[in-house]
Amino acid sequence: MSNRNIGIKDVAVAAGVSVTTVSHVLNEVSYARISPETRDKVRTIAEQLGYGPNRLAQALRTQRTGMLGLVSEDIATTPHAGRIILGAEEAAKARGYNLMIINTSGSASLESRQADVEALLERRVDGILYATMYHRNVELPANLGSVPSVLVDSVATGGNITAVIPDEEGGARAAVGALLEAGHTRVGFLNNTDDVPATRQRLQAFRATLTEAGLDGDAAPVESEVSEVQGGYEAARRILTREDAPTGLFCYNDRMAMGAYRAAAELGLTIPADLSVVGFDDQELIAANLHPGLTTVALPHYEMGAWATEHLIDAVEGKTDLTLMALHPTILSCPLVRRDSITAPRP
Amino acid sequence: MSNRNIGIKDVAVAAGVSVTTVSHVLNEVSYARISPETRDKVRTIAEQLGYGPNRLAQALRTQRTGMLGLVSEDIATTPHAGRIILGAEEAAKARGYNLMIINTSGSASLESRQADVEALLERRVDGILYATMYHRNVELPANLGSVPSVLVDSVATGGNITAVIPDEEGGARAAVGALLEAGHTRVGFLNNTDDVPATRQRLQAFRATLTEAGLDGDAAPVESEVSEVQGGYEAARRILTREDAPTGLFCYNDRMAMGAYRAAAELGLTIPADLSVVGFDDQELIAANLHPGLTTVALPHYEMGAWATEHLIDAVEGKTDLTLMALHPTILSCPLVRRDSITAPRP
DNA sequence: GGACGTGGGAGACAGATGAGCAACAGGAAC
DNA sequence: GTTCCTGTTGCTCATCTGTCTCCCACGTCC
Repeated sequence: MSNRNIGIKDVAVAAGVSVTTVSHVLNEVSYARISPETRDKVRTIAEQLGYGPNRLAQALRTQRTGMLGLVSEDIATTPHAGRIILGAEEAAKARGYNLMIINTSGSASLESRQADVEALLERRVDGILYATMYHRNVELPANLGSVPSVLVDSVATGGNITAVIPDEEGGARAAVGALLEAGHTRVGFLNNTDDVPATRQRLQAFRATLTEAGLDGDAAPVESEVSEVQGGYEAARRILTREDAPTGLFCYNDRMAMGAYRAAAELGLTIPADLSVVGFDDQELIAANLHPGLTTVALPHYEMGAWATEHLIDAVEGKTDLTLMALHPTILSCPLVRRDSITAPRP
Repeated sequence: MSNRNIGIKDVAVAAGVSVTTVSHVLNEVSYARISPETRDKVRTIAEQLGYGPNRLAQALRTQRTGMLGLVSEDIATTPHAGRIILGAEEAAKARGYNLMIINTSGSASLESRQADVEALLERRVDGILYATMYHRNVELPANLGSVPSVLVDSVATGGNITAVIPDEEGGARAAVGALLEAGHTRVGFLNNTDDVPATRQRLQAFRATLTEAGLDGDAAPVESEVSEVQGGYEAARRILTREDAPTGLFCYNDRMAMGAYRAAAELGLTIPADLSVVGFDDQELIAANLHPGLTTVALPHYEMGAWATEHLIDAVEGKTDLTLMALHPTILSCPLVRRDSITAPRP
């Protein structure tokens, strides 16, 4: 266990050498010429004394803190936040960095969010990850530009900042594709009413995928409600009581799918025998626990956190030029997670 | 927007005073005697230049970083982690501190967890929060003792470290009490099979509450299974098909309650008309979204995070002596969250 | 010649880093 | 065989990072 009161100086005295030498040895400075014997002695004594470096002093001198700031809009309001943080934390740890986390409200004023970034800058973080908790356009604090930064799960209104986002279209195509593949020809969509990119992109992908499969995508039934269980229930009741009720249902998210499960049960429809359902988000608490298990599309939160951190560190270390990547957001794929809610339609 | 290259020195030069004076003014040092005019000038120039303090240098000099370390076992494996982090983060921010988060695996070796704490110590955090993601006994890294620290959601095997834990017994009593209050006399319990404090305490509280209400607590039906949806389903099927099937069901957690919902549905039992159910955990994704909404007991994760942070900071600032509080863990209450899964039993 | 009002100088915090210095070896010149 | 020169090895000195803080200095007024 290292002792917080031991400095490089104490090691130097105990080893009978200068602090410079100790520093050289401990940092394995390439140009330092020090005999193997001295090196050994220094290292041994450092260990004996329980020396541990003072990262503050190091950082002050080297202008590198090895800390990354993560400003997260609404930690914990959604379980997704945790996955982003985890991805970032593990990627950071793997490269010797640590994470300083600040929570901010997505609805907070620009000034307040700017103050949060400012706090990070005062601590001289090497770079900043700015994570929003659902994919949308955000207005960023201007001072974000003072250090390398990457946007996670959203794109900036202004544009030019490196960002990672999920492949909404690909995910939606995979979801609808799974239904088509099982043989469904009457496929419906329960969409969200919020005006976010996902709403539009999933709808478009829904129609396009059907059309490309030779069905009439434009005529396919779509019902929109708030993207919660209740909304899903209501939208599902409407869509399932139409004359041309679908046998395959793509839901905007798992919560709406959960509502659809209830609507189906009330209408005497068994899943998947009478109705196949596919969700989006892979909220495990729901998707894995519904009965039958919900086939859904996973959002790559962990991967986005890790990707962003990886590239941020590359930029900090001068291995990458973020401005080049800022031209287009990086898109990470959303894999289909197969469970038991899809089967072939009744003949 | 503040400029990272401007130091106190630059402000001093621009204002035509010494760095000492600038430092005095900006920190509002009480014993400093500086004319109002000079103060104004310094402040104005600091603002113009976009001066922002270098917290690293300050920390080096003052031996205070204003950073707290939060080592969290398994961020994001459970949504609870987020609430603890949020509680800690908001409490910290309110008092001018920031959080440095390190994720560690609960199953990781003691050495690896010690290394995580070590990383925090090297950065000279003022204190450490050690959060586990479910209430149990943990073996702590020894170096935790080097700075003030507080344990969140568990107690140490060794004992003497300040800790906050949820009031398992009170929560269980509230849950069972809600059933009794509604008039139920045949009450059952779906328990967990893990050997954790919660398992024993909730069971004991269950029996005691019944007995105190004049019922035969020792004879009340209890079925144990793994604390997941499937386990809840199986345990519920067993308990509901007994001769003395209960009309009120207390479930170890919301996931098991979710399983109980399905079992009830299959057995033709309507909730709450035929069967009243109460859960534990208040996992909103489940509890609020089941139909009918699940009455359950909330775990005070946010509150524990906030409490721990608050008291940790008090200790750091010398306002509290943590060793005094270490004698007994602090217990935070688990409030009952009423939804729609409880009603009076059929006459 | 104190008291008061204003302000500055010089470490110290813990470590990083380039320039420089002493000691010694080997080779060449005398 | 001694002296001079050049290289190498092994290590140290001085200075720097940005800020705080104790202590001192200077002038003026009574």
